[in-house]
Amino acid sequence: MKTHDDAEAVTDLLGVLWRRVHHETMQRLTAPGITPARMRALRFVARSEKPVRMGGLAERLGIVPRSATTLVDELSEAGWVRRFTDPDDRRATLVEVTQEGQKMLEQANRVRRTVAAEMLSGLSGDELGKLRKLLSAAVDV
Amino acid sequence: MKTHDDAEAVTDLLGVLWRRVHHETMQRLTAPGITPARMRALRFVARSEKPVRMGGLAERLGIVPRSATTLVDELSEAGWVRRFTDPDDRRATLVEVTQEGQKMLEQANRVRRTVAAEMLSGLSGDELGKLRKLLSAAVDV
DNA sequence: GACTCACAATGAGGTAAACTCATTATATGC
DNA sequence: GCATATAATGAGTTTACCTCATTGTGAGTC
Repeated sequence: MKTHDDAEAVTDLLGVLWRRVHHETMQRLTAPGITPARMRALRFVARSEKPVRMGGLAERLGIVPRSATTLVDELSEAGWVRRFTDPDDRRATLVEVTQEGQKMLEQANRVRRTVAAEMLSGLSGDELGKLRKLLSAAVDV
Repeated sequence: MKTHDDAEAVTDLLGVLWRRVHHETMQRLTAPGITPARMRALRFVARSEKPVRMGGLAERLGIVPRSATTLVDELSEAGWVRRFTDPDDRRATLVEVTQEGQKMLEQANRVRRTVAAEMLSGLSGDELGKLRKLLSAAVDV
C-alpha cells in the first residue's frame, strides 16, 4: 500500500526535521529564557490586536489549557507579557504583550528565520511554497 | 521575503503535525512501555540484518550516543532487544531484536500506520507522495 | 612492554515541553 | 436558587532529548 508507506515515512521525516529545527534554534537563542515554544506563544500574543484568553491561546497553539498556563507563567516571569482578568468574564484571564516582549520578539525572530531557512535550504523557493501548502492542508483536517 | 515566510510557516506546521501524530499514537498504543521513540529505535534494530552497534543506532536515529543507551535500556527491559559485547571489538556493544520484539513491532506498526494515515487524510495519495519527496529532500541537506 | 591517545558505552544529572487529574472561581440555564 | 458548565490553575508525571565526567578497550609509537 503505497499511501500507507508514504504516510509512515512522512511522520518519521516530520519528527526528524522538527527535532532538528528545535535543537538548532535552542543552540542559537542565547538570551536566557527563550525557547521555541515560548517564542511561538509570544508571537501569537503579539500578533493579536486584542488581548487573548488563555484558552484561546492554548487552542491556537494546539496544546491543552494547562500547558498554556505554564507557558504564560514563564513569559510573564520574563516580563514579555502581562496577564489581567477579563472584566467581561471574570473567569477568564487575558494576556497581552509588553513593550519588552515586542522588542525581544523582533530579535529572536531573526534567529528563528535564519534557522528555518537553513534547515530547509535543500529546497528551492518554489518547493518550499509547495511544502507549505501541503502541510497546511494536512494540518487543517 | 516570501521564502523566509514560507520557511517559518513550515517549521511551525512541522511542530503542530509532529505533536499531533505523537500524541495520537501515544493514545492508542496501549501496551505498556511503547512510545514513538522506542518504536523507531526498535524498527531500526529489527530491520538490520546484523546486530547494530550502539553508536550506529544513535547516528541513525539522529541522537547522541548517550540517548541511545537509555533507549536500548528500555527496549531491553521490556524484552524486545538483547545486548551483547561485540567479540571483534570489546569496546562496542551490539543490539539485536528478540522474537518478542518482532511480534510487538508488528502489532504496533498497525497502529502507527493507521494514525499516520488518518493524520494525513487531508491529502490525496498523490499529494502525500509529493510531501514525502519534499520532506526527504529537506532532511538530506 | 609501557605510554599515550582515541573511541565506545554509560553513570549522573539536567532541560523543554508536553500531559492528566483535581480544585477553585465564575457564569448561565432552568 | 441550584445544578451544570466553563476558565484557569496547583500538583504531579512523562517523553525525549541533552551535557559532562568516567570506565573499559583498542591502536600506534617509542
